[in-house]
Amino acid sequence: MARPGAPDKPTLSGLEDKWSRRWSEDGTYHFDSSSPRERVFSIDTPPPTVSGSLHIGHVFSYTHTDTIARYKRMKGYAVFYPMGWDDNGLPTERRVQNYFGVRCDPTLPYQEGFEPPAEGGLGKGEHPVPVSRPNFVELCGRLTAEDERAFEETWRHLGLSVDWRHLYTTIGDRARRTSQRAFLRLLRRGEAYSAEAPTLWDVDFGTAVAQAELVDRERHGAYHKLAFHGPGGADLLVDTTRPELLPACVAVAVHPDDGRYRALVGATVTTPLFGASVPVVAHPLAEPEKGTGAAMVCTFGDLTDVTWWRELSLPVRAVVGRDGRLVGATPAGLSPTGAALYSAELAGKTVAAAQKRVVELLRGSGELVGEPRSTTHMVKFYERGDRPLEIVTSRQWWIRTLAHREELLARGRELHWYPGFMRARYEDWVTGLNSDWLISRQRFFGVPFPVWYPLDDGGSPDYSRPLVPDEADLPIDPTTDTPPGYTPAQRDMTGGFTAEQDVMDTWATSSLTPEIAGGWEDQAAGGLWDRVFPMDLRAQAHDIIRTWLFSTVVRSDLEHGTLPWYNAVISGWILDPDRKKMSKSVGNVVTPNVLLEKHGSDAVRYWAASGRPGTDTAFEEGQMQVGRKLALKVLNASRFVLSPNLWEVGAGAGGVSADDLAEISAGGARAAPSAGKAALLAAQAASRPELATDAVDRAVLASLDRLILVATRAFEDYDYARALERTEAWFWDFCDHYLELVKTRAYGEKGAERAVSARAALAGGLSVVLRLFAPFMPFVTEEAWSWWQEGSVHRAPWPEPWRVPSDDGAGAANGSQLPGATPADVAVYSAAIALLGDIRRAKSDAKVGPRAPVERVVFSGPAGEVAALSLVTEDLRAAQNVAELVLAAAGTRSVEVKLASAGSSAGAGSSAGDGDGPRASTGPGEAPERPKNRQM
RNA sequence: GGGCGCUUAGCUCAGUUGGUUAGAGCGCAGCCUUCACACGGCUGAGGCCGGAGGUUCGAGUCCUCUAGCGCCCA
Repeated sequence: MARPGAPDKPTLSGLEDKWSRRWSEDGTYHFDSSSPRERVFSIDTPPPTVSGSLHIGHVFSYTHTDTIARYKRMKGYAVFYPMGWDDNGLPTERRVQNYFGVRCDPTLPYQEGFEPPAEGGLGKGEHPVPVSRPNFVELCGRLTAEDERAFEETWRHLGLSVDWRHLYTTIGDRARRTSQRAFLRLLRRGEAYSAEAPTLWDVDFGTAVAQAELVDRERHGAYHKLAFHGPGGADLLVDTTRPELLPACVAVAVHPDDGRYRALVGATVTTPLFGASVPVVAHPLAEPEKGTGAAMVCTFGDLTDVTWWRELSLPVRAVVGRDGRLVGATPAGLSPTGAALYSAELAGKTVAAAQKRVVELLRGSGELVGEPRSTTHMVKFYERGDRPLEIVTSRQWWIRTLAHREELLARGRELHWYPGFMRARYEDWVTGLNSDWLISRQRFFGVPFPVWYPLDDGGSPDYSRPLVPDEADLPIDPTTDTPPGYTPAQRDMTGGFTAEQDVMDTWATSSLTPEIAGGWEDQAAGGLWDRVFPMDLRAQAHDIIRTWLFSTVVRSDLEHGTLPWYNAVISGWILDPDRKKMSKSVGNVVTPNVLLEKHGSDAVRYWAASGRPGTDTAFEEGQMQVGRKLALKVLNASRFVLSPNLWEVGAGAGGVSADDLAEISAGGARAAPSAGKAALLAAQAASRPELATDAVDRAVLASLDRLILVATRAFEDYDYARALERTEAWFWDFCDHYLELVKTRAYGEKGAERAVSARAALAGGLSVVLRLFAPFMPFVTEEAWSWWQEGSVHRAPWPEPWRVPSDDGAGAANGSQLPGATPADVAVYSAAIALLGDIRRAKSDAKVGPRAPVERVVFSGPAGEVAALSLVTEDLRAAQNVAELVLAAAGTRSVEVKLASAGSSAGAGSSAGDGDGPRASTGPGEAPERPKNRQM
C-alpha cells in the first residue's frame, strides 16, 4: 500500500509524468487560502511573454524561484505561487500577423466566422489580408491559447510547484478589470494625465514608445557641413547628420564657453535653402568637439533637441509625420521660396528620400560645404524595431514618475535585494528618469483606456474632461461600450462622445501582477488580497529591473503606498559557451523541452539551481549530466538503505519495534522481510536517532545536523545554490565513505545491536537528505520518498537538527535525542574518511582491487585523531579487509599500509601482471609496502 | 564618460565576519566489474588565486592603484 519498498531496478525514466500527474490530482501545491497572513509566503513572478516558446533562461530563473517556494512550503508556510502569461501587447500582434497572414485595419467592420488565410505563416508572394480590430483580437486570443497550453506543459514537466488554480493572463477579463480600475484611480488622483508632447515614435509599428523600451544602436551616418547665413554676410557652418530636418530647424545651438561663437549668441541666422530666420542660442549640451561645434536644433531630431526646445522655449516646426514621411503642410517661418521648395520637393517623401533630395538641393545652391564625412553614432531605437525612432508631437497618456523620484528611491532602499548590489541598477534608473511614464500605445491588442471624450458643438473632443465608466462595469471597451449618460447613437456625433482609440502599453498591465494574481479586485476583508499582499518575494532576472521591477514598484507605491513585495531575488543570465547572452536575435537560444527530455527535469534543475542569485551562468550540458548522475545516485542509495536483506530479522531488527519484531520473528529467523516491511522498519528507525549508538553512526548524524543548519541558513538568505552545494557534498561523503564503512555491520555481521545502530543512522540520514534535496530534484526525491514514507516529500517538514551543536564543542543538549553525542563526534567521521582514503590510495598505487586483503595498517598521528579512529577500527577493518589496524600517537601524521602477500588477488601489477600469462604473485619480501606520509 | 559586477586548475565554479598545507565537479590519466549504483567506484596529475603596492603576526579574503572582460546608464 503506502510503503511499497524499493523496486529491484530503480529508473529515472517516466518520473516526470508519473509525479506531475499525481501532484495535480492530489493538489499537492494548492494554496491554503485560510492561512493567516503570517503563515503565508506569497510569490510574484513576471509572467513570461507568450510569443512562441520558452527558452532555457526561463527555466533557469523559474527553477530558482521554485526551489525557494518548495523550501518555504516544507517550512510550513502556505505558499501562494501563481503563474501568469503575458499575452498582452505587441509581441502577440506581431506574431499573429506573421502566423495568420493578416494585418489589422481598424476601419473595417467585424466579419463573422472569419478564417485567416494562413496558419503557420504566409508563403512567398502572398500578402497579408486586412481584418477588423475585433477579428484581429480574436486571432490573438486563438494563438495565445495554443502557446499557453504548451507553456503550462513545459512548466509542469519541469516540476514548478505552481498552484495552477491561480493562473492568470495579462489580457484576460481579470487583468483588464484590474488594469482599467487602477488606471481610473490614478486618473482621479491626477497621477495619470494626457498631454500633447514630443513622443518617441516607431514608424513601422506606428506607435509611441516609452523610455524603458529604448535601445541605443550604432548607426552609420554622415556629417553634412551646411552654411547658415549670418548677419553681415558671414556664414556660420553647422554640422548635421540629418540634413533632411533642415526645414524643421528652429535654432542653432553652441556651447556657452565656446569662444568661437560667443559673439554670435543672440544673433539671428538664416537657414540654407529654406530661408528661415533662427536664433543662435547657448546651451551646455552643445558639444564644441562635435563637428563645427554649432548644432542645428530641429523639432525634433533627437532627445537633445527636445531638451533644447523645452529649456529654451523654442517654437515647434514639425516636418516628420507618424508615417515616417515629411508632412504635407509647409512648416511656418520659411521664406516664400523656401516654402515653395518644401512643398514641391519634399512634402510626402520618406525621411531617407528627403535626405537625398535635400543634399542634392544644397549642392545645387552651393550651401553644402565640402563632401559629407561618414561617421558612426548612437541612435535610439525601439527595442523591437528596425528603424530609428522619430520624434513626433501627439496626445498621449502618462503616469507621473518624475514627481515621485525621491519616494521611489526610498522604496528601492526599503526593498531587500538578493544580491544586494542589484539595488544600484534600480537607483541608477530612477535617478536617470527624464520623462514621466508613457503608457499609451496606438495599437489594437491591449487593454483599452476606459475613457471617452465629450464632443463639443463643433465636433471636437474635449480632452480635458474625459468621460469614465463606473468601476462596477469594468472591463469596458470604449470603442463599443457607451459612457454613462449617453446613448449609443451619440457616438462620434456633435454634442455626443468619442472613444479613446489607444490601448495601454503592456507594462501598464504587467506592472500589476501582484494585484491581478492576488485578487485586488475582490474587496472582501480577510480575502485573498489581505493574505498575500504585499507579497513576500519577487523573483526575476536583472535585465528587467528598470522595466518590470521598477514599474511594479511605481504602481504599488501610487496605489497602495507600499512596496509590492518585501524581497527581490534577482537571477543572472544564461550565457552561451562564448559568454554571450542567449537571446533570440543572436540566434543562440536553446529551447528547454529537448533538454528536459534528454537529461531529465531533475538534472536540468540541478544545473539551474547551481547558478547563484545574480550570477550569470554558462549554459553547460555537462552540469546536467552531473545532475542526472546525482539523481540516479539518490535512487540507488535509497534502494540500498531500504533493501530487504539489510533489515533481516535474525540480524537484528530488534530495537526498532517490539511489535514488528514479534511479527517478523513469527515468520522464522533470518527471513528477509518483504520490501514493504523493510520500508516500514526503515521509516521507524529514521525517526529514532537515539538507536544510533556506535560512534561513527552518531558522528554521521552530527555532521548531518551541521548540514541542516547550513542549508537552512542558506535558504533563509535565498541562497539556494549554497544549500544545494552543501547537501550534495554531504551526500557524496555519505555514499562513498559512510555507506562503505558501515555496510558490513549493517548487514548484521557484528551483531544485532550494532546493526541497528548503523541502520538507524542510514535511515535517518536518508530521510533528511531526501528532504534537503527535495526543492532541487522534486521527482527523484518524491519517488524515493514514496517507497517508504507516507505522503509527499514536498509536504514533509523541513529537517530540524536533532541537537544544537555549540561552537565550543561542549555539545549543548537542547532537545537532544542523541545522548552523549557532541559536535566532536564529527571528528570520528572525518578521521575515518581520511584513513579510508589512505588505505584506498595504497591499494590503488598497488593496482589491486578494493577488497584486496591488507595485512596491517599502522596509523600514527595526533592523539585526538587516534582517539577518534579507535572508535571505528572495526568498521575500517571490515570495509577495507584489514587484518590488523595499529594506532599510535605521534607528532606527525603517517600511515603505513602493508598489503597481504598471500593470495593471488594481491597482484603486483605492472611488470608481469598484464597480458594473458599468469599474474605474478607478490613474493615474500616484496610486498607493496607504501607508507604514505601526510601531515594532518 | 559615470555606475555595478567579474577575474581562483585545461573548462565551469565554490571559498560565509582574514587563520594551519586554496577546494569541488567536468575533462584527462591509471586502477577496480557480481552482494545500492558500469547511466558505476577508487586513486592521481594539474593552481606564483589578473598585476602592483599597502594594512596585519598572518591576505584568495580588507584598503589603494592598475589591466582585461561583461552588464547597466549617459
